[in-house]
Formats: sequence, structure tokens, C-alpha cells
Amino acid sequence: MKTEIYTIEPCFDLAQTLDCGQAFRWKPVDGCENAWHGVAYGKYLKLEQKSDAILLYCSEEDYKNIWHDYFDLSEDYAEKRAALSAMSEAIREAAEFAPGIRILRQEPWEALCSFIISQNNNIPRIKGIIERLCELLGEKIGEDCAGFPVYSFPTAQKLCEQTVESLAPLRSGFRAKYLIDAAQKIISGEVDMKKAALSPVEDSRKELQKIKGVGPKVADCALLYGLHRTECFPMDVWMKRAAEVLLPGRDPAEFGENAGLAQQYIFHYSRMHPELFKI
DNA sequence: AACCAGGGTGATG
DNA sequence: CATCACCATGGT
Repeated sequence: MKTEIYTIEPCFDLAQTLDCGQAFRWKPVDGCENAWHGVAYGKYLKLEQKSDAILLYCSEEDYKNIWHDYFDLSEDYAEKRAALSAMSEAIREAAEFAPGIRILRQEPWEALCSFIISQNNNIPRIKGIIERLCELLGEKIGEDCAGFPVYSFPTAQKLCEQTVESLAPLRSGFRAKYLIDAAQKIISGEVDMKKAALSPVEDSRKELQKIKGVGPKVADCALLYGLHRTECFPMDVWMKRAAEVLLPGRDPAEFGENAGLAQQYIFHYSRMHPELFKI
């Protein structure tokens, strides 16, 4: 039962949201940035960018149960953008450059794994490792619009049963042992993502950092993208450089509940203007 | 408290 | 073709 659902949302651009480094399983269809497809919550979705709307190819039920929340469509991004723009000229300009960025509500476990994989790594390779991880240990849930098989993201239980050797096909290098440690601690309950979702953010960070391979940066990414802790402002090498130039003397904490969105605006803007940050 | 390895790939020159 | 860098972290 395929349905077409339109969402008329002024601050929602597919390319800006799906290719800004927060999620790794979305691909342009036929290399054309007007249509995208990917997998989340065990479901395949294809979407198209229209001039004044986004078209989702999914059932009404999936839209209500999954995609509306996944794309954070209850939130008013125009308002968030205005609030952030008022706080910093650089953020105003970065947000104007990509006003259609939204913070996705990804699955906590998937976000945690994705950002463990992301450490000291480049985006094309991160995507490759995650794709191989899903092919190796995920469930086949169907076929995409081109007829290729589609796999869900593997469960913690499935990953828990692996060894560094069995994960060799991922070519994830030293990160394999971190993935296994994460799965073991989630399954044993030693690390509780539900708790991390609700605790004061310093406690949430500490909770996730019990996992080997999870430091402050990876914890912040898992919190922001997986648990929607939007006060988190993941600070990596890129962001440090960008912040020196664009936000000198500013503390990300100033941006409050919208710090994570500010980070995405700045991160995306910096990646698209690398010439500004050459030493 | 500095420093270095880990693995493979993209980017740069 | 060689070298560097990489959405960091753990270990020494």
C-alpha cells in the first residue's frame, strides 16, 4: 500500500538535511539530489524534493508512526533559526546558506554505532563501513526503487554475538572492538540509553562514555542525533577550526537548547567553504 | 602530560 | 605517485 504524502515545511531541504554529516544511510537516487532514499527504523523510504514541499513515498501509517518524528516535523525550525541568527552574525549567515537543515531523530543505537565508526574517519568511508555492517548483520527488509536489496541496521544483540574476526569484512579497523563493547554494554544494561535520554546532560555523557571508543565527541553526537539532546554541540577538529574563525570567543553553551542546530549550520557551512579555513 | 598507533580511503599536490 | 588528513580515543 504505497501512498504519496506531501509535507509543506519551509525549513526542510533533503540535500541539506540528509547529506550534512548527521546520518549516513541516505543516498541520492541516480545521483540526482532531488530524490533520496534510505533506511531507518527498519523501513525503506524514498523521498522527492519539490519546489515547495517534500514528497514521501510511504503509507500514512508509517508517516504518522515513523517519518513525521524522524524528520522532526513537529518543531518550528524557522523560529529556531531566527533565535540563533539573533545570537550570532556568523550563524545567521551559515543558516541562510542552508536553512533547510533539520536535526533528525535517529534510532539511538544506530546513531551510537554510526558515530563510533565515524571517529578519525572520512564520510565516504563511514558510509561504506555502515553499509557493509547492515549487509552483514542486518535483516533484509525488501528492495529499493532500483531493485537492490535493503537491509535494516543490525540490533545490539546481533552485534553482541560478533568477534573482531567476524567483523573483519567491515574493514572498520580498530573500531570493530569498540562496536562489540558498545553492543555488550547495551545488552547487559551496563549502559542505558533510555537513562541517557533523560538524565542531566553531563550524566548522559558519562553514561555513554563507559563504552570503549566513546569519548566526549562521539557521546555528544550520539546524544544529539540519537537521543535528540539538542543542547549538545559536538566539537571535532573541523568545528574547532570553524569556531575559531566564525565564533571567536563564544561558548557553544550560549546557544542553549538550539546549540546542536547551530553546530549543524556551522559545520555544513564550513564544509562547503573550506577555503575560509586554510591555514 | 605529551605522544602515538590503528586501518583504510579520499584529497591534495 | 606519495603524502597527508580524517566528524577521536585509548594506551603508553
